[in-house]
Amino acid sequence: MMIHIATIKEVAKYANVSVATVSRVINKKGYVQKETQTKVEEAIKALNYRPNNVARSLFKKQSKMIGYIVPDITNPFFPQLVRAVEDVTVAQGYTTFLCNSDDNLEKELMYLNKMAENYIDGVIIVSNHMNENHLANLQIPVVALDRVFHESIPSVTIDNYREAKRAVMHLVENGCEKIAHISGPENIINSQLRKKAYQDVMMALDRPMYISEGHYQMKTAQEATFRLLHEHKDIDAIFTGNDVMAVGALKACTKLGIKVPNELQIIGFDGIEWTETVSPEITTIAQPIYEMGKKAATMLLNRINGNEEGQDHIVFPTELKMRETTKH
Amino acid sequence: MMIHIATIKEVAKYANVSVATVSRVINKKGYVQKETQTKVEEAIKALNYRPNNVARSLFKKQSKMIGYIVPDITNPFFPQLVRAVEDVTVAQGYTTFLCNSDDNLEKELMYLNKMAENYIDGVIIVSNHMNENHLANLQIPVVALDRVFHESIPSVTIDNYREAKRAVMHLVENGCEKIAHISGPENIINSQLRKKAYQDVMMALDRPMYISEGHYQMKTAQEATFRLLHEHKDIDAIFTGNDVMAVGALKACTKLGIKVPNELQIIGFDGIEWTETVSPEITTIAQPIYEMGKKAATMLLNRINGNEEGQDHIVFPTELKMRETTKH
DNA sequence: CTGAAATATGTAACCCGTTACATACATTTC
DNA sequence: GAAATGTATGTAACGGGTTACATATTTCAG
Repeated sequence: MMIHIATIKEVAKYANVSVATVSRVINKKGYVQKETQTKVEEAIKALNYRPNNVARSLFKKQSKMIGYIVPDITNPFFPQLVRAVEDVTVAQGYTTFLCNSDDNLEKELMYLNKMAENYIDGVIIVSNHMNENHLANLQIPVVALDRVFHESIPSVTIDNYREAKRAVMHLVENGCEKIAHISGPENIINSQLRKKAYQDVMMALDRPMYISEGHYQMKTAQEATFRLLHEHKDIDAIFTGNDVMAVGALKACTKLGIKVPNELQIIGFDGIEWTETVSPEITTIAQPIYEMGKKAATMLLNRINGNEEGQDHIVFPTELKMRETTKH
Repeated sequence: MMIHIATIKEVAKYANVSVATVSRVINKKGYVQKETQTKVEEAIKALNYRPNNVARSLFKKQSKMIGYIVPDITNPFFPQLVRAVEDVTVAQGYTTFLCNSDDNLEKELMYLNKMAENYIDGVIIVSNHMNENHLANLQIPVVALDRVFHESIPSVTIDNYREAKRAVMHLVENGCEKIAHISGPENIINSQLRKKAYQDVMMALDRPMYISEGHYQMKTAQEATFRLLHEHKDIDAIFTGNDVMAVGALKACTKLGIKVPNELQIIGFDGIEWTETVSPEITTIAQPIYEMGKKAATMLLNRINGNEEGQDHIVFPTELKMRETTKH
């Protein structure tokens, strides 16, 4: 039994009016007499009519869809961001298009192209590689999230450098002497900034530096911690470039029988849920992840609707969540 | 500087051919002379032409987009599933539409409608509420993932009842006497099946039952564990309805100073990454999450292409990951 | 009472591709 | 050498909406 999907023409015929009138009723736009409106509404109901968004998009050159490019949805930092964006946009009648770029410029551009081909109304991007040129011939409003990639593109971020300094200072204030850092990938701006913050604080205080690369991953960070602690037994604190790596560092300590926070303190960065699943719970610099997603979505929607916002680069404050891996 | 997006007509004019010829070149379909093809390709390059997918969809009634409805992307079980689906579909030129339903039938139907309006080619759904009728007038291939919701809808799942029994039996075999269960929400089929498995095993072995509801959440499961252990101090094992709750149970034990696995053993269900982030690492029944997503995507693509698959209800095997919260 | 403004509805062009069909020439077949 | 087949390209209808413009009727101010 093939079900037929009604078109506006059929509705018009059924209601004995023209397609223009049906369109006016659907969009509540232009003059329509009360009775006519009722007739049309009845026809719509009778034929179970739903306007076809593809046809609509073709004419209007907009789709009521927004795109969302993240490096990798399995990274626990992103689902909340995605969720926030969706919550905001759905409320305004938009649907969301999700794409995983693997931090790969080619994929990002491929997706951007696909989006353009589909008259996507706007895009939220988390990227390190994108620049103005890539977006210039796109003609679509864009908001950068989590990472600024060009000053001309509005963004929602935190001050990674400043907040990372705060994390390190928290360890210093807690009396730590030998503070190590497990850094994230070289090619990710935020991880560079966080590392630089660590280095600058150590430099300023004339302290030794112990840095090992943890690739933003738990397992790798665990190994990095083993290495670090093996070479420098007197390390008494670790600042990791993100929370995932803090979990790895904590695991390493647990395996080595090092008491956290008594013998060694740990502070992470991001504020993902993982920090609360482990014992002891991890002290971290928490980004207002959901709020940031919401803000980015709101900014994007404003731009789509032509209400340019004054503020182009929103920098959110973070919260130092003092938990169980640091003394306070 | 307003950038103009070239249409097929402009390409045709530039190359001095008709739109039909351009279309033939783009789609590599029908006869085109070598020289003409080159001319057209040059025109495409010169005008930076990209075919408009909206117009194409309108005519072909298909969009090269597939939809994906999950209860909540922030539940750590889903990102991997989503990722797997995307990996498969993108390789075939499809893009993914992500929707969070909050396990709410109305939202699910709303999204399904949106998808139909956009000529989405197929949908993968994780749902408890959907039934045949909801999908009947949709005319879109559907594959159910993680949960079967109707026998007429192809599905990719595991045997929740059998595997949950296996989990409980693992505790029994490890010598546990008083086994408790922290259950998931009543309205989720899988959580009911897992609970029933626990009850049936206990019944068969004539053991006492201790059940507390944990809502699939860490915090709630932690409280449920406190309650359970407060009332029954001799409980020596807990089977939780999912891994998130296993983490909650473990936290409760840690806080109460109960040694895991020596005084109390814990086994979870699902195989999410959380089980490896905590110490001790949690023993669990691991679903091949990524593989399941991949399979579901492949099945869907086959259906979209008209290659009905013989097998309609794929049931994947699981793996009992023996880790540190049970003795073996 | 007349002309302007507001209300109500229809016709047809348009958005941008795809493809059925028509046309024309080249090649093959018997 | 005529008919059949293959190659190459163009014309125009079509998909399902939106909207500019035309037309007709009603309302209202002066």
